[in-house]
Amino acid sequence: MESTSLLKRHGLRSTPVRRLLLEIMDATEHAVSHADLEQKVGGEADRVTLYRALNTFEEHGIIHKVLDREGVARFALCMDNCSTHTHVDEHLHFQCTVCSNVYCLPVEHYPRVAMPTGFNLSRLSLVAEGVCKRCN
Amino acid sequence: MESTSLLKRHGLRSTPVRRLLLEIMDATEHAVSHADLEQKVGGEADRVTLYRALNTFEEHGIIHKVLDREGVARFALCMDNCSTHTHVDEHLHFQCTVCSNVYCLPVEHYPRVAMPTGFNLSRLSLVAEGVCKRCN
DNA sequence: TTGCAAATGCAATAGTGTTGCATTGTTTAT
DNA sequence: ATAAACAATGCAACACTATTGCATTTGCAA
Ligand SMILES: [Mn+2]
Ligand SMILES: [Mn+2]
Ligand SMILES: [Zn+2]
Ligand SMILES: [Zn+2]
Repeated sequence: MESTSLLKRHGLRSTPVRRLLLEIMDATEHAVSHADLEQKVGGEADRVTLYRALNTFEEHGIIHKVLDREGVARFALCMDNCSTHTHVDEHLHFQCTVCSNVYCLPVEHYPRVAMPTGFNLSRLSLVAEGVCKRCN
Repeated sequence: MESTSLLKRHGLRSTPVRRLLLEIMDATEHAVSHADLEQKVGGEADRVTLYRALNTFEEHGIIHKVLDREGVARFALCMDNCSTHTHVDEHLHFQCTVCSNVYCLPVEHYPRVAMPTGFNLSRLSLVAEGVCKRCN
């Protein structure tokens, strides 16, 4: 199984719930919330287990978390080869104002901004709003 | 009173709680959360009243809301002349990784990004992380 | 196959934010 | 100054996201 090798590669045990979560996220082109996943897995797993699996995945660089306009977490598989100590997700997060879906979009020239004196920048995130390709 | 005229200008009634909130936010150089305000007003107002006042202020363009890394709302006075139908806050939101404070920072050249085909962008937000001037 | 550490399920809890409704307060007109 | 109209407030209840503790089950390596 593809999911199993991904888990092993990050030093994680391969369990039914984890494999199911990874397969769902792999089959979805936008970021998914905990509520989304809970609905998709049906009664296959407890909601707390989902929270814990998602947190573990994030800590190991398998997925990354983005908060939507309501402050709710949405998760998507990492594109780059992220790990526990290397999390590089330099792309734009776009939330559609119609369907509320959040998309991870590549950006050709990732912008740089100058900071005022005294402020030391370590990460810049781009969050966008608009209408997605499916709602257009 | 300064707060009173600000409220009147936006067609809002001048009440003790509202004036107090505006004075607190005017005296704070970073964005404040509902919990911050609740602590600062002491027993002067109910927590629900604070939520409602903040929502009203935002709807009338007096303040704007930004979600921090934890998804909690923080509020700051609008710099530009915002109103109910005009909300222009083109600046960067910077959260310090040490003190967790969120600052509204002006940006000389606000960046533009090209969107993939099918995606129609309406607003781009800049969210940054790092160490603030006080924690440096 | 067995043992141990890790993962899971279930219950309880914390925190943020909203809604309904009765009461109080602000404003406008008289 | 007074009263009527309407908006704001306080209080209780609720919805939702997320976390923690603990007993039980499971994955995996020896
Ligand atoms: Mn992403
Ligand atoms: Mn701001
Ligand atoms: Zn859409
Ligand atoms: Zn700081």
